Amino acid sequence: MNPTQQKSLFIVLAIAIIGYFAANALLADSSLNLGATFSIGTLIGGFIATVMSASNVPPQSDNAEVKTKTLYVGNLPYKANESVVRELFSEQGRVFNVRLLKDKNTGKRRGFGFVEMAEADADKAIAALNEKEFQQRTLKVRAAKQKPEASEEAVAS
DNA sequence: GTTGAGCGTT
Repeated sequence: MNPTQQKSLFIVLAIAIIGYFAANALLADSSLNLGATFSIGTLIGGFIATVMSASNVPPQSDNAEVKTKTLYVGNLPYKANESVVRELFSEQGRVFNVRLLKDKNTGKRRGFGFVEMAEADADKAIAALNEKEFQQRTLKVRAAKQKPEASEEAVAS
């Protein structure tokens, strides 16, 4: 669950609570008990939240259109940080995420990491940055092994 | 403070 979804869930819950109080005030004179009032309020709040989220969709919340690909980056200099790697790969395309692996105990960098990019940009980045000299080190850029999702990529030969 | 082939964390 990403932060955008968490925010949406929070908004839904908040409006549901508001809907509860609204129904409680509107139905104060009725003969409905507390449980029925809460249920109606939740339904009203959920309906309002659904309508709002359907008409208030941020354009940056939907990246499902873009297929991302994770790249393995090895032979990095120990002095390299995430910002440098991000900017280096940003020259070849949009970078969605950069993770440089550090040792859990010592916190020192292990000299390799993973870069998540769009699929087309990822292939271009591999061709452009693999075996590329970077701070007197020869980078090794490949497609990451661990598959994010099993797809229909059949090995053609 | 060190090292140098490799595929991992919210």
